[in-house]
Amino acid sequence: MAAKRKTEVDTSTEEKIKQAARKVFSEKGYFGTRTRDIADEAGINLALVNYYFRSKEKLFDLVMQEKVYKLFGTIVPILINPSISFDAKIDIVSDSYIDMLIENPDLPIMVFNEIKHNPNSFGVKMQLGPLFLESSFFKQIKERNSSIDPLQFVLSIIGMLVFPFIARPIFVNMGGMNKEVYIEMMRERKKYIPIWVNAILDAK
Amino acid sequence: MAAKRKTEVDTSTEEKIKQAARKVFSEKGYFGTRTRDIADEAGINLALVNYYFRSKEKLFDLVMQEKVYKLFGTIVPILINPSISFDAKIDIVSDSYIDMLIENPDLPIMVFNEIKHNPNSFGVKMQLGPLFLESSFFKQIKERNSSIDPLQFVLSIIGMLVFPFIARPIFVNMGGMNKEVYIEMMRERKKYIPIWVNAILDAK
DNA sequence: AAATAATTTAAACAAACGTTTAAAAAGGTT
DNA sequence: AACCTTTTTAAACGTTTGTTTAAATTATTT
Repeated sequence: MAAKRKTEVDTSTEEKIKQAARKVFSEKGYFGTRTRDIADEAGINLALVNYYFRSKEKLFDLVMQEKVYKLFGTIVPILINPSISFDAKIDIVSDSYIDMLIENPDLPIMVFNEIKHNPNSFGVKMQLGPLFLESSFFKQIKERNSSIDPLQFVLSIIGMLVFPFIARPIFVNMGGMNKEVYIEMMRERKKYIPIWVNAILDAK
Repeated sequence: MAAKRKTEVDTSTEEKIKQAARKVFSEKGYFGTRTRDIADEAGINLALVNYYFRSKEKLFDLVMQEKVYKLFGTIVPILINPSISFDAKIDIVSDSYIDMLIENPDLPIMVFNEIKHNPNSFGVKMQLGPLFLESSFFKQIKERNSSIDPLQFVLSIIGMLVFPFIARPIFVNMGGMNKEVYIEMMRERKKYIPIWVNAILDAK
């Protein structure tokens, strides 16, 4: 099969299935998704799912690996980079991470679900040690406030960033809040996070 | 041989099934749970699940209603109570909510999952409007800092409290952290939250 | 054009699923 | 005891599930 050019959209059957899988797995989870749902969403014959990806589980692992990378792979390299200042890290992460989550609101709940249910699966293989051990970010936190527990602090930053998207269904699905209103709220949030992070570090 | 127990534990079949359902649904979710899993966990015959609860879905709704009440019903009455001061609210919630979450670490991810997947189900019927509208808590936030958006602020508090339990599988299941170490970390966290909440409110 | 390979299709497969059945066992009442 | 109700059981029910099959179609190579 000849490779398509960059500018062209990949409309191959394989890609159609992958995109459908991304959507359906995100919405319904692994056990809530039927192979037939993916086939229908992709508009292709049922057998093609197994023809291209061998099994539902293999396809899920593939999608999950993408998702895990999206959730962690975008934030970890920034935080562990020693040549980026602490303040710059907070600014960059607040801005880009919230943007990414606005585009992928189902991402956190999907990934945390999978890690809980299947912590050693192929799709979840990712080394998070670098962030939580002797990383540059931890040192920078210590420099700013030596009395703080860096792990507690990191849990709070990530929580402030990610939790609103985990709680999103309470507002959007359950509470009837308009999606656009919620997105605007998340955009507003970008301004608050750096201020609050600094307030926490200067506390006590 | 048959010595009477001090505490009257309900060992009825109905209660055994309910307890098994609480455990298995929490661990595997609705679609990941088979009726046979619940029967095995309860140590009873498969047909008894339907005999006592009519259907898997009815049993799930029952369990979910308990869970939703546990997650929201313990925190909302405190926050909307006008006769409790702001500082006292933060102290009470930090302490009791983290204690409750230590006992029920799977609770948040289970409830958010269900609300996302089935926002209008019977088990999820709970009015959260009182908290987010004209509640005493919102007024108290405004009194402390008139320039802050109360909803953004509440999202941060709840996020700081709840998110560590949503991310728990990353540390405990995936990262290999000892459960007791994690619990101790959450106990430590009780001290941080009120300090950080006040720091956020005094910021800028 | 003929031959070969890759893709797509409709149909079927065995296993697993939630649920039901009908009979047996246990408990209670008279 | 006999009778009736409640609980428990093993087995089976009809669907749905992920997956496979074998033939049909399309694409590529010779």
